Amino acid sequence: MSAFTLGFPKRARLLTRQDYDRVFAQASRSVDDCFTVLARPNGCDSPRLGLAIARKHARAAVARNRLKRLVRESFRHHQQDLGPLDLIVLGRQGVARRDNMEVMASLERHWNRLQKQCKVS
RNA sequence: GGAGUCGGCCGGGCAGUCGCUGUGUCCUUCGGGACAUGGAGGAAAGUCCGGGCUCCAGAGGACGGGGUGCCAGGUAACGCCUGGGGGGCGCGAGCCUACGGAAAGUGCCACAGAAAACAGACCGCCUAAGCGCGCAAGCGCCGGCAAGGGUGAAAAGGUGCGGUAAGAGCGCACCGCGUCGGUGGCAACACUCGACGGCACGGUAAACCCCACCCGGAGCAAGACCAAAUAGGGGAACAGGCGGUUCGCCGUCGCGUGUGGUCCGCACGGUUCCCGGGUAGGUCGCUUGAGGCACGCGGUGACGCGUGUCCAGAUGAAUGGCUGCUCUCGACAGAACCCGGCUUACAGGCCGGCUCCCCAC
Repeated sequence: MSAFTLGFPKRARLLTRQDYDRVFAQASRSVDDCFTVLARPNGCDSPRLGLAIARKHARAAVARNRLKRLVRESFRHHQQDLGPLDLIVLGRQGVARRDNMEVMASLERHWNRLQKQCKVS
């Protein structure tokens, strides 16, 4: 499978506790009203995504599912533009109230910002 | 047509496109890919009951603790459901019901009221009998009564007639009540049934309690298996020399570093392999089940039986995004071991049974 498809297989996700801890330990950071996104170069040839939408920020299971789906969907469409980064998307207070358009727009800003930050560093 | 009541059902649709995930077949450069096909709910929720399953404990039983509580049935089981009975509400269809025992014992019953438990006489009613005074009417004493008033959630049945000094189940009739019997019913219970009793045991058991029946504990992070790296545990080998030998082996000495003048002694130490415990990680448990739907048969029904047919299984956690069209513009809400219930949330809509009212024929 080439690096330029829009798939979202297992190797494009953070799978273990260790994967997450590594990013939390040292990461670039991008914050807005919807999300906090952490990023750290991963040494692979493609980006990987992890999710952390807390129950505290989206009370209903349905709402959490929706947010996670949107994040995955956005990541899937932008992964070819992102560098080899490990990303973790954390929800923030009030995300659950945003509609799909707002959430997608927010994510796009995050991707752009982190891509630039990590290229410079 | 309007109002109401009970039961059942649906919970946007279609198309395109980009994805995720289970299964099957094929291909593979072993990374994966192609095609086909399956992929959230009526509550998946709350975790309030009941079971299956798993591990632990356990001879049997008793105590303790908890639960249930009219009767019969259904069920794997239930605190659920069905049918029936009693009581209450509604014109009705229907709805509600924590509905065992108060003569086993204990406790409590505020306020009000004269009196609150085997009671009592405040107001009231009476003056027949007895006694005193008086010519007498009458007054007083001794007494009688519980009908009426008033209090209360509750005051020792109700109505009527008789009766009486006034009264009273004091007597009688009817109603009610209790006990025994009869009849019907599996039973709860019912009865225009019979006999007896003038009528007795006030309430409270979601107060203690008594009676009957039920209940071991923890939960899929249960539990079973495979199993790195690192640390630690156990074991073996890593070295030869000399001597003996029945040629299988046996005996003895023997490594380095530190301490020390030296010896003995003591402490520490290398490499390789094996073993078991165990962590990360992985596999199983994991979805075909007390299962859904349709039809037939039995049953008033819950339900049972038979035949056919259908079938989510993730694990940093799938079941979605975007676009177009369309309609009545879409509620509550997301499986995590699996079932049966209960409870709670829910935009809007559909179907059927029954009741009451109005109109028409």
